[in-house]
Amino acid sequence: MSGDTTDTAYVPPEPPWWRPPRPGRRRQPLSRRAIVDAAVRILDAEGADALTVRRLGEELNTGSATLYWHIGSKEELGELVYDHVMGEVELPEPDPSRWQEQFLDFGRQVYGVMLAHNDLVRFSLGRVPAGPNMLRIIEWSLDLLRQAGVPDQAAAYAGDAFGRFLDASVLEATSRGGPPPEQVGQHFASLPPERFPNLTALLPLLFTGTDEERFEFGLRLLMRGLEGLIDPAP
Amino acid sequence: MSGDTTDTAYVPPEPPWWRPPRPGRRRQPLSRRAIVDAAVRILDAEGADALTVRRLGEELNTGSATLYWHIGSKEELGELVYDHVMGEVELPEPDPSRWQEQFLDFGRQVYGVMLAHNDLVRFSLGRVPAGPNMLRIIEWSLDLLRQAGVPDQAAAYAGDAFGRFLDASVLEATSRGGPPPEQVGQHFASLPPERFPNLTALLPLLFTGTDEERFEFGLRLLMRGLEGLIDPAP
DNA sequence: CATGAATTCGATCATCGATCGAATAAGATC
DNA sequence: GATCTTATTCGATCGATGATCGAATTCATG
Repeated sequence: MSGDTTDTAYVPPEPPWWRPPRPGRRRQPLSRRAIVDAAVRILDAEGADALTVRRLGEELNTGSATLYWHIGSKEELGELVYDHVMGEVELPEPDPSRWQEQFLDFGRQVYGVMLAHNDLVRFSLGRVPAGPNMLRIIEWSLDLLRQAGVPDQAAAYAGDAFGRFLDASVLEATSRGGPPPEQVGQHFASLPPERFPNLTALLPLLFTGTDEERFEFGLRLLMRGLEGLIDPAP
Repeated sequence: MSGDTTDTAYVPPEPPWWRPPRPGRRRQPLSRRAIVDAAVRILDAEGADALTVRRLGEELNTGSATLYWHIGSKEELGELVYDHVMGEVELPEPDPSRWQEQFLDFGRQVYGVMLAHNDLVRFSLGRVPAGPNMLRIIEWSLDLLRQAGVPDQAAAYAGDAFGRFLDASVLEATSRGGPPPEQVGQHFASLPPERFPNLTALLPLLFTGTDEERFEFGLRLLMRGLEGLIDPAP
């Protein structure tokens, strides 16, 4: 236990009364912004499981206690990271004449942004989106739908419904746990056709589609339902 | 309760070389079924956060090592619990003439069952539903939709889409974290109307609805979209 | 009764989020 | 410039979690 030299070279000890060289504050003081940036870097490169407070401290050359001076909790960090990334979403000027196309593209864009940041979705599920960037997005969505003639109550609920489907879709596409896909397919293929006639008959259709195709299907399903709610006299 | 030493009474020590009374195997041997039952009890009474391996061992008068002999991991336990509870879902004989009503009721029933078991949904999100009870449900869903005239590919994707929306809805309704609702409402109410005209105008509509109403809205949205895919010549 | 497989159990590991109190730097006041 | 106040950093540590190891104990079989 004495040779505590971890990896490489031996460092001769200095007298303990020597002051260590400038152990004080970092050149560039830590900020919430720097923490969030580092968190996004870790999230993108190594995933949400690797985004621990210790790993974050390592990235910023500090310890966990320092980080907790800037952020209230890890959950709060998650909200900060999520809203920060949502700033990447670009919103066009609402054009009621092609609102379906704009809303669909909007959904696809959010889907893409979330997918581009690994397990980011795990900081979104089951939380109230109240950060500045999410407020901007909600406002845009309400604006577009109301201009399109969607009744107020429906417009208020629609964003929620689309958001839920979107979150769950991204989660499904990014979940790396569970058994390997081939094993799942093999299990489904081994089911007795007499007890599961439809399931076995549609096996290829159940497994061949990409995550994007499934997302697109549900998105269009919701959009078709939304079109049926248009008030002809806005 | 005659000679029974309660928790408060003093218990005189026995010589340490005396063998403790029957420290061996429990009367009724542990089984996966018993573990799952106990897990459901804890989940219902105390929530998913309280469902730890240690708490489960306590419930069954054993330790974590014993449990890990019966289950592979906590994730596997989650799948077992989830599929076990899904056994509560009752499926009627598919009747194509009223398939919309049956499918809606089915969705509402699953929603209710999951809500009735606290944070059960946290063992569902992002996982492949492959347990026996979920297979039964998938088979039923495919059967009903195909009989109703929904094209095969759409039937295969629709269950997925509904399931994603359903999971996210239950999660939203059961998530207890985050800031208190009144604080959220206050924050939204404090937004500047000139920058968020739609958001502030629809404030009451955004916050007054119950979780069930929001779920019902999305469910009908999806159903309306699904009706548009019916193939008139099944 | 003896032997091998099945099962239980205490002790322990590594990791996580979070907190405490001391130490240090920056900013204000005289 | 010296001194005091405030803001920020940091090492050490806490309690809890999922998981594993090896020894001990029971069951099933001959």
